[in-house]
Amino acid sequence: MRQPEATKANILKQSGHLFNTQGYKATSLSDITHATKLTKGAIYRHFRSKDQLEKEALLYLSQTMFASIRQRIKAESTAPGKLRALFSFFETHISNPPIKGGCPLLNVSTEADDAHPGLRKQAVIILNLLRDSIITILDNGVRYGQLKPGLKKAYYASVIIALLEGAIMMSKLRGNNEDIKLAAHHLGEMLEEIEL
Amino acid sequence: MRQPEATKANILKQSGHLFNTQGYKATSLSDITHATKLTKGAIYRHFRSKDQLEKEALLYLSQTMFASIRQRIKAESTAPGKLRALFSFFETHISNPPIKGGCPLLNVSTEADDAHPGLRKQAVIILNLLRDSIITILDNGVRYGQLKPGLKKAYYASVIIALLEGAIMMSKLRGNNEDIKLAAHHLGEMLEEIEL
DNA sequence: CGTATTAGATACCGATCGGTATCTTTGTAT
DNA sequence: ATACAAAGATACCGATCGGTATCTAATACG
Repeated sequence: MRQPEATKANILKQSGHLFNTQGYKATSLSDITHATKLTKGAIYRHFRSKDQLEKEALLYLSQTMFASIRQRIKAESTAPGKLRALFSFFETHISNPPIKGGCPLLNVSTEADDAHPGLRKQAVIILNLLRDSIITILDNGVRYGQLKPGLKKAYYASVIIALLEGAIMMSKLRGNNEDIKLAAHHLGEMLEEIEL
Repeated sequence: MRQPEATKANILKQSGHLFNTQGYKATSLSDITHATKLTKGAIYRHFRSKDQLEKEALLYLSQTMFASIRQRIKAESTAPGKLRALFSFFETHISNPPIKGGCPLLNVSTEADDAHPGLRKQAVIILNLLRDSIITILDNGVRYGQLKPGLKKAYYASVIIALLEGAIMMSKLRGNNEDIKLAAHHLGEMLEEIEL
Protein backbone atom coordinates (compact mmCIF):
# COMPACT_ATOMS: atom_id res chain seq x y z
CA MET A 1 0.00 0.00 0.00
CA ARG A 2 2.44 2.58 -1.20
CA GLN A 3 1.14 6.06 -1.92
CA PRO A 4 4.01 8.36 -2.82
CA GLU A 5 1.78 11.42 -3.10
CA ALA A 6 0.28 10.85 0.32
CA THR A 7 3.79 10.26 1.68
CA LYS A 8 5.03 13.54 0.24
CA ALA A 9 1.98 15.36 1.59
CA ASN A 10 2.62 13.89 5.01
CA ILE A 11 6.27 14.90 4.94
CA LEU A 12 5.19 18.45 4.13
CA LYS A 13 2.63 18.45 6.91
CA GLN A 14 4.88 17.02 9.61
CA SER A 15 7.95 19.03 8.67
CA GLY A 16 5.79 22.12 8.29
CA HIS A 17 4.62 21.77 11.86
CA LEU A 18 8.16 21.27 13.05
CA PHE A 19 9.50 24.25 11.08
CA ASN A 20 6.66 26.40 12.38
CA THR A 21 7.23 25.49 16.01
CA GLN A 22 10.99 24.97 16.26
CA GLY A 23 12.24 27.10 13.40
CA TYR A 24 13.57 26.09 10.02
CA LYS A 25 17.30 25.85 10.64
CA ALA A 26 16.70 24.49 14.12
CA THR A 27 14.70 21.56 12.80
CA SER A 28 16.97 18.73 11.72
CA LEU A 29 16.37 16.01 9.22
CA SER A 30 16.35 13.47 12.01
CA ASP A 31 13.53 15.43 13.68
CA ILE A 32 11.61 15.01 10.46
CA THR A 33 12.41 11.32 10.08
CA HIS A 34 11.14 10.71 13.61
CA ALA A 35 7.94 12.66 13.02
CA THR A 36 7.19 11.00 9.70
CA LYS A 37 8.49 7.56 10.72
CA LEU A 38 10.41 7.52 7.49
CA THR A 39 14.12 7.37 6.73
CA LYS A 40 16.36 9.94 5.19
CA GLY A 41 16.42 8.01 1.95
CA ALA A 42 12.67 8.29 1.63
CA ILE A 43 12.65 12.01 2.28
CA TYR A 44 15.44 12.76 -0.17
CA ARG A 45 13.51 10.87 -2.82
CA HIS A 46 10.74 13.47 -2.60
CA PHE A 47 12.86 16.59 -1.97
CA ARG A 48 16.21 17.34 -3.48
CA SER A 49 17.51 19.19 -0.43
CA LYS A 50 16.48 20.44 2.98
CA ASP A 51 16.27 23.97 1.57
CA GLN A 52 13.77 22.78 -0.98
CA LEU A 53 11.76 21.00 1.70
CA GLU A 54 11.72 24.19 3.76
CA LYS A 55 10.38 26.19 0.83
CA GLU A 56 7.66 23.69 -0.02
CA ALA A 57 6.71 23.29 3.63
CA LEU A 58 6.32 27.05 3.99
CA LEU A 59 4.13 27.01 0.91
CA TYR A 60 2.02 24.26 2.48
CA LEU A 61 1.74 26.22 5.72
CA SER A 62 0.64 29.42 4.02
CA GLN A 63 -1.86 27.63 1.83
CA THR A 64 -3.36 25.89 4.85
CA MET A 65 -3.54 29.22 6.61
CA PHE A 66 -5.17 31.00 3.69
CA ALA A 67 -7.63 28.18 3.18
CA SER A 68 -8.65 28.45 6.80
CA ILE A 69 -9.03 32.23 6.58
CA ARG A 70 -10.90 32.11 3.28
CA GLN A 71 -13.37 29.66 4.74
CA ARG A 72 -14.24 32.06 7.54
CA ILE A 73 -14.40 35.09 5.28
CA LYS A 74 -16.53 33.56 2.55
CA ALA A 75 -19.34 33.03 5.02
CA GLU A 76 -19.77 36.79 5.27
CA SER A 77 -21.28 38.79 2.46
CA THR A 78 -20.32 42.38 3.31
CA ALA A 79 -16.88 43.93 3.57
CA PRO A 80 -17.28 44.88 7.26
CA GLY A 81 -18.51 41.35 7.94
CA LYS A 82 -15.53 39.84 6.18
CA LEU A 83 -13.12 42.06 8.07
CA ARG A 84 -14.73 41.23 11.41
CA ALA A 85 -14.49 37.55 10.49
CA LEU A 86 -10.80 38.07 9.77
CA PHE A 87 -10.25 39.74 13.15
CA SER A 88 -12.07 37.00 15.00
CA PHE A 89 -10.12 34.40 13.08
CA PHE A 90 -6.87 35.79 14.43
CA GLU A 91 -8.45 36.19 17.85
CA THR A 92 -9.23 32.49 18.12
CA HIS A 93 -5.99 31.74 16.33
CA ILE A 94 -3.90 31.52 19.50
CA SER A 95 -5.89 28.92 21.35
CA ASN A 96 -7.09 27.15 18.23
CA PRO A 97 -4.61 27.55 15.39
CA PRO A 98 -5.15 25.77 12.07
CA ILE A 99 -1.47 24.88 12.24
CA LYS A 100 0.71 24.38 15.28
CA GLY A 101 3.06 27.19 16.18
CA GLY A 102 0.80 29.98 15.00
CA CYS A 103 1.11 32.30 12.05
CA PRO A 104 3.76 30.95 9.64
CA LEU A 105 4.31 34.42 8.23
CA LEU A 106 5.31 35.77 11.62
CA ASN A 107 7.44 32.74 12.39
CA VAL A 108 9.38 32.75 9.17
CA SER A 109 9.83 36.51 9.01
CA THR A 110 12.46 36.75 11.73
CA GLU A 111 14.40 33.75 10.52
CA ALA A 112 14.36 34.66 6.85
CA ASP A 113 17.21 37.14 6.66
CA ASP A 114 19.98 37.53 4.15
CA ALA A 115 21.23 34.06 4.99
CA HIS A 116 17.94 32.55 3.83
CA PRO A 117 17.03 34.48 0.67
CA GLY A 118 14.71 31.80 -0.69
CA LEU A 119 12.57 31.69 2.40
CA ARG A 120 12.49 35.45 2.63
CA LYS A 121 11.34 35.82 -0.94
CA GLN A 122 8.49 33.46 -0.29
CA ALA A 123 7.59 35.18 2.97
CA VAL A 124 7.23 38.46 1.08
CA ILE A 125 4.92 36.75 -1.39
CA ILE A 126 2.74 35.49 1.45
CA LEU A 127 2.64 38.93 3.06
CA ASN A 128 1.66 40.56 -0.22
CA LEU A 129 -1.03 37.96 -0.76
CA LEU A 130 -2.54 38.70 2.63
CA ARG A 131 -2.25 42.42 1.99
CA ASP A 132 -3.87 42.18 -1.42
CA SER A 133 -6.80 40.15 -0.17
CA ILE A 134 -7.51 42.73 2.53
CA ILE A 135 -7.24 45.53 -0.01
CA THR A 136 -9.68 43.67 -2.23
CA ILE A 137 -12.17 43.42 0.62
CA LEU A 138 -11.79 47.14 1.34
CA ASP A 139 -12.15 47.92 -2.34
CA ASN A 140 -15.35 45.93 -2.63
CA GLY A 141 -16.62 47.55 0.54
CA VAL A 142 -16.21 50.97 -1.02
CA ARG A 143 -17.66 49.82 -4.32
CA TYR A 144 -20.82 48.47 -2.74
CA GLY A 145 -21.31 51.44 -0.46
CA GLN A 146 -20.44 49.65 2.78
CA LEU A 147 -17.29 51.62 3.52
CA LYS A 148 -16.47 55.31 3.19
CA PRO A 149 -15.38 56.23 -0.32
CA GLY A 150 -11.82 57.36 -0.84
CA LEU A 151 -10.37 55.60 2.18
CA LYS A 152 -6.70 54.76 2.09
CA LYS A 153 -6.82 51.04 1.44
CA ALA A 154 -3.09 50.31 1.61
CA TYR A 155 -2.92 52.18 4.89
CA TYR A 156 -5.68 50.21 6.55
CA ALA A 157 -4.40 46.91 5.19
CA SER A 158 -0.96 47.61 6.61
CA VAL A 159 -2.30 48.62 10.02
CA ILE A 160 -4.59 45.59 10.21
CA ILE A 161 -1.83 43.11 9.44
CA ALA A 162 0.75 44.79 11.66
CA LEU A 163 -1.56 44.97 14.64
CA LEU A 164 -2.73 41.38 14.29
CA GLU A 165 0.75 39.96 13.82
CA GLY A 166 2.25 42.01 16.61
CA ALA A 167 -0.55 40.99 18.94
CA ILE A 168 -0.05 37.33 18.06
CA MET A 169 3.58 37.68 18.98
CA MET A 170 2.68 39.20 22.34
CA SER A 171 -0.06 36.72 23.15
CA LYS A 172 2.11 33.76 22.22
CA LEU A 173 4.93 35.05 24.34
CA ARG A 174 2.77 35.77 27.37
CA GLY A 175 0.69 32.66 26.95
CA ASN A 176 -2.75 34.24 26.97
CA ASN A 177 -5.29 35.74 24.61
CA GLU A 178 -5.34 39.18 26.18
CA ASP A 179 -3.27 41.11 23.67
CA ILE A 180 -4.90 39.64 20.60
CA LYS A 181 -8.32 40.41 22.07
CA LEU A 182 -7.34 44.01 22.66
CA ALA A 183 -5.98 44.23 19.12
CA ALA A 184 -9.18 42.80 17.67
CA HIS A 185 -11.18 45.28 19.73
CA HIS A 186 -9.12 48.17 18.45
CA LEU A 187 -9.55 47.04 14.87
CA GLY A 188 -13.28 46.77 15.46
CA GLU A 189 -13.39 50.40 16.58
CA MET A 190 -11.26 51.43 13.65
CA LEU A 191 -13.63 49.65 11.33
CA GLU A 192 -16.62 51.52 12.75
CA GLU A 193 -14.97 54.78 11.79
CA ILE A 194 -14.81 53.86 8.14
CA GLU A 195 -18.17 52.12 7.98
CA LEU A 196 -21.18 53.72 6.37
CA MET B 1 47.20 44.39 27.70
CA ARG B 2 44.62 41.91 28.90
CA GLN B 3 41.23 43.22 29.86
CA PRO B 4 38.93 40.34 30.71
CA GLU B 5 35.93 42.60 31.31
CA ALA B 6 36.32 44.31 27.96
CA THR B 7 36.74 40.91 26.34
CA LYS B 8 33.54 39.63 27.91
CA ALA B 9 31.70 42.78 26.88
CA ASN B 10 32.92 42.36 23.33
CA ILE B 11 31.84 38.71 23.23
CA LEU B 12 28.37 39.80 24.34
CA LYS B 13 28.23 42.55 21.75
CA GLN B 14 29.44 40.45 18.83
CA SER B 15 27.42 37.36 19.69
CA GLY B 16 24.40 39.55 20.42
CA HIS B 17 24.53 40.95 16.92
CA LEU B 18 24.89 37.48 15.46
CA PHE B 19 22.02 36.08 17.53
CA ASN B 20 19.85 39.03 16.57
CA THR B 21 20.50 38.70 12.86
CA GLN B 22 20.93 34.95 12.33
CA GLY B 23 18.96 33.55 15.23
CA TYR B 24 20.16 31.97 18.45
CA LYS B 25 20.29 28.30 17.56
CA ALA B 26 21.40 29.11 14.04
CA THR B 27 24.47 30.96 15.32
CA SER B 28 27.31 28.59 16.04
CA LEU B 29 30.21 28.96 18.39
CA SER B 30 32.57 29.11 15.44
CA ASP B 31 30.56 32.06 14.10
CA ILE B 32 31.24 33.76 17.40
CA THR B 33 34.95 32.88 17.47
CA HIS B 34 35.33 34.36 14.01
CA ALA B 35 33.48 37.54 14.94
CA THR B 36 35.38 38.05 18.18
CA LYS B 37 38.71 36.75 16.85
CA LEU B 38 38.94 34.62 19.94
CA THR B 39 39.08 30.88 20.43
CA LYS B 40 36.53 28.60 21.99
CA GLY B 41 38.68 28.28 25.09
CA ALA B 42 38.50 32.00 25.67
CA ILE B 43 34.74 32.13 25.27
CA TYR B 44 34.09 29.19 27.57
CA ARG B 45 36.19 30.92 30.21
CA HIS B 46 33.65 33.73 30.36
CA PHE B 47 30.45 31.71 29.79
CA ARG B 48 29.71 28.28 31.14
CA SER B 49 27.64 27.23 28.13
CA LYS B 50 26.20 28.50 24.88
CA ASP B 51 22.77 28.70 26.53
CA GLN B 52 24.19 31.00 29.18
CA LEU B 53 25.84 33.14 26.51
CA GLU B 54 22.51 33.38 24.68
CA LYS B 55 20.74 34.56 27.81
CA GLU B 56 23.36 37.15 28.68
CA ALA B 57 23.52 38.34 25.08
CA LEU B 58 19.76 38.82 25.00
CA LEU B 59 20.05 40.81 28.20
CA TYR B 60 22.73 42.95 26.59
CA LEU B 61 20.58 43.49 23.51
CA SER B 62 17.51 44.53 25.49
CA GLN B 63 19.51 46.84 27.71
CA THR B 64 21.09 48.50 24.70
CA MET B 65 17.64 48.86 23.17
CA PHE B 66 16.09 50.33 26.30
CA ALA B 67 18.99 52.71 26.79
CA SER B 68 18.50 53.98 23.26
CA ILE B 69 14.76 54.39 23.76
CA ARG B 70 15.14 56.05 27.14
CA GLN B 71 17.54 58.56 25.70
CA ARG B 72 14.99 59.68 23.12
CA ILE B 73 12.11 59.73 25.57
CA LYS B 74 13.86 61.64 28.31
CA ALA B 75 14.31 64.60 26.01
CA GLU B 76 10.54 65.12 26.03
CA SER B 77 8.77 66.47 29.06
CA THR B 78 5.09 65.64 28.40
CA ALA B 79 3.45 62.25 28.01
CA PRO B 80 2.28 62.90 24.42
CA GLY B 81 5.78 64.11 23.60
CA LYS B 82 7.33 60.99 25.07
CA LEU B 83 4.94 58.75 23.17
CA ARG B 84 5.60 60.54 19.90
CA ALA B 85 9.32 60.17 20.54
CA LEU B 86 8.75 56.46 21.07
CA PHE B 87 6.86 56.17 17.78
CA SER B 88 9.51 58.08 15.88
CA PHE B 89 12.18 55.94 17.49
CA PHE B 90 10.63 52.82 16.03
CA GLU B 91 10.04 54.64 12.76
CA THR B 92 13.73 55.36 12.28
CA HIS B 93 14.53 52.01 13.80
CA ILE B 94 14.50 50.13 10.50
CA SER B 95 17.02 52.19 8.61
CA ASN B 96 19.04 53.15 11.67
CA PRO B 97 18.76 50.49 14.37
CA PRO B 98 20.75 50.79 17.60
CA ILE B 99 21.55 47.11 17.13
CA LYS B 100 21.81 45.13 13.93
CA GLY B 101 18.89 42.90 13.09
CA GLY B 102 16.24 45.11 14.58
CA CYS B 103 14.09 44.64 17.67
CA PRO B 104 15.54 41.82 19.80
CA LEU B 105 12.15 41.23 21.39
CA LEU B 106 10.56 40.48 18.05
CA ASN B 107 13.49 38.37 16.94
CA VAL B 108 13.65 36.22 20.02
CA SER B 109 9.91 35.82 20.41
CA THR B 110 9.40 33.40 17.54
CA GLU B 111 12.44 31.33 18.41
CA ALA B 112 11.79 31.14 22.13
CA ASP B 113 9.28 28.35 22.30
CA ASP B 114 9.01 25.42 24.65
CA ALA B 115 12.38 24.16 23.50
CA HIS B 116 14.04 27.34 24.77
CA PRO B 117 12.33 28.08 28.09
CA GLY B 118 15.14 30.24 29.44
CA LEU B 119 15.10 32.59 26.48
CA ARG B 120 11.33 32.75 26.50
CA LYS B 121 11.21 33.67 30.15
CA GLN B 122 13.59 36.52 29.54
CA ALA B 123 11.67 37.66 26.47
CA VAL B 124 8.54 37.93 28.60
CA ILE B 125 10.45 40.04 31.10
CA ILE B 126 11.56 42.39 28.31
CA LEU B 127 8.03 42.65 26.95
CA ASN B 128 6.64 43.45 30.38
CA LEU B 129 9.34 46.04 30.92
CA LEU B 130 8.41 47.80 27.69
CA ARG B 131 4.72 47.52 28.55
CA ASP B 132 5.22 48.90 32.04
CA SER B 133 7.23 51.86 30.84
CA ILE B 134 4.49 52.80 28.36
CA ILE B 135 1.86 52.43 31.07
CA THR B 136 3.93 54.68 33.32
CA ILE B 137 4.04 57.33 30.61
CA LEU B 138 0.28 57.08 30.12
CA ASP B 139 -0.27 57.22 33.86
CA ASN B 140 1.82 60.35 34.22
CA GLY B 141 0.03 61.86 31.25
CA VAL B 142 -3.30 61.41 33.01
CA ARG B 143 -1.91 62.62 36.32
CA TYR B 144 -0.57 65.85 34.85
CA GLY B 145 -3.68 66.56 32.79
CA GLN B 146 -2.13 65.86 29.40
CA LEU B 147 -4.21 62.80 28.58
CA LYS B 148 -7.89 62.02 29.10
CA PRO B 149 -8.59 60.72 32.59
CA GLY B 150 -9.81 57.16 32.96
CA LEU B 151 -8.25 55.88 29.75
CA LYS B 152 -7.50 52.19 29.54
CA LYS B 153 -3.75 52.18 29.96
CA ALA B 154 -3.11 48.47 29.50
CA TYR B 155 -5.20 48.55 26.34
CA TYR B 156 -3.27 51.38 24.74
CA ALA B 157 0.08 49.95 25.80
CA SER B 158 -0.79 46.62 24.21
CA VAL B 159 -1.98 48.21 20.97
CA ILE B 160 1.06 50.45 20.73
CA ILE B 161 3.53 47.60 21.15
CA ALA B 162 1.66 45.21 18.89
CA LEU B 163 1.33 47.71 16.08
CA LEU B 164 4.96 48.79 16.26
CA GLU B 165 6.34 45.27 16.42
CA GLY B 166 4.08 43.99 13.68
CA ALA B 167 5.00 46.91 11.48
CA ILE B 168 8.70 46.30 12.07
CA MET B 169 8.21 42.73 10.94
CA MET B 170 6.50 43.89 7.77
CA SER B 171 8.98 46.63 6.98
CA LYS B 172 11.95 44.36 7.56
CA LEU B 173 10.46 41.71 5.34
CA ARG B 174 9.60 44.08 2.51
CA GLY B 175 12.79 46.06 2.88
CA ASN B 176 11.27 49.52 3.16
CA ASN B 177 9.99 51.94 5.79
CA GLU B 178 6.46 52.14 4.45
CA ASP B 179 4.64 49.95 6.94
CA ILE B 180 6.35 51.34 10.02
CA LYS B 181 5.57 54.87 8.81
CA LEU B 182 1.91 53.99 8.41
CA ALA B 183 1.88 52.41 11.86
CA ALA B 184 3.47 55.46 13.42
CA HIS B 185 0.91 57.65 11.65
CA HIS B 186 -1.95 55.56 12.98
CA LEU B 187 -0.57 55.74 16.49
CA GLY B 188 -0.25 59.51 16.12
CA GLU B 189 -3.94 59.75 15.26
CA MET B 190 -4.83 57.43 18.11
CA LEU B 191 -2.84 59.62 20.45
CA GLU B 192 -4.72 62.73 19.35
CA GLU B 193 -7.97 61.10 20.41
CA ILE B 194 -6.81 60.67 23.98
CA GLU B 195 -4.98 63.97 24.22
CA LEU B 196 -6.40 66.92 26.13
C1' DC C 1 63.16 38.86 41.04
C1' DG C 2 60.18 34.77 41.47
C1' DT C 3 55.70 32.71 41.85
C1' DA C 4 50.78 32.05 41.76
C1' DT C 5 46.80 33.08 39.14
C1' DT C 6 44.19 33.46 35.24
C1' DA C 7 43.16 34.86 30.26
C1' DG C 8 43.35 32.76 26.23
C1' DA C 9 45.15 29.06 22.67
C1' DT C 10 45.48 24.33 21.08
C1' DA C 11 43.93 19.98 20.36
C1' DC C 12 40.82 16.89 20.99
C1' DC C 13 36.06 14.42 22.21
C1' DG C 14 31.50 12.06 20.87
C1' DA C 15 27.34 13.41 18.69
C1' DT C 16 24.91 15.14 15.08
C1' DC C 17 24.50 17.73 10.91
C1' DG C 18 22.98 17.54 5.63
C1' DG C 19 23.75 14.57 1.96
C1' DT C 20 24.59 10.30 -0.99
C1' DA C 21 25.53 5.61 -2.82
C1' DT C 22 23.62 1.40 -2.65
C1' DC C 23 20.55 -2.13 -1.51
C1' DT C 24 15.87 -4.17 -0.72
C1' DT C 25 11.14 -4.15 -1.32
C1' DT C 26 6.87 -3.03 -3.52
C1' DG C 27 3.68 -2.20 -7.31
C1' DT C 28 2.86 -2.56 -12.20
C1' DA C 29 2.97 -3.80 -16.98
C1' DT C 30 3.69 -7.28 -20.16
C1' DA D 1 5.41 -15.58 -14.20
C1' DT D 2 8.81 -12.31 -15.00
C1' DA D 3 11.05 -8.13 -15.74
C1' DC D 4 11.31 -3.37 -14.73
C1' DA D 5 10.71 0.99 -12.33
C1' DA D 6 10.12 3.39 -8.37
C1' DA D 7 9.52 3.81 -3.06
C1' DG D 8 11.83 3.46 0.80
C1' DA D 9 15.67 1.41 4.03
C1' DT D 10 20.50 0.93 5.30
C1' DA D 11 24.90 2.33 5.83
C1' DC D 12 28.03 5.40 5.16
C1' DC D 13 30.53 10.19 4.05
C1' DG D 14 33.07 14.58 5.54
C1' DA D 15 31.97 18.61 8.07
C1' DT D 16 30.50 20.84 11.92
C1' DC D 17 28.18 21.00 16.27
C1' DG D 18 28.78 22.17 21.62
C1' DG D 19 31.93 21.09 25.04
C1' DT D 20 36.39 19.97 27.62
C1' DA D 21 41.18 18.80 29.12
C1' DT D 22 45.41 20.65 28.80
C1' DC D 23 48.89 23.79 27.66
C1' DT D 24 51.02 28.56 27.16
C1' DA D 25 51.56 33.18 28.21
C1' DA D 26 50.49 37.43 30.49
C1' DT D 27 49.46 39.87 34.76
C1' DA D 28 49.41 40.73 39.83
C1' DC D 29 51.60 40.32 44.04
C1' DG D 30 55.16 38.85 47.40
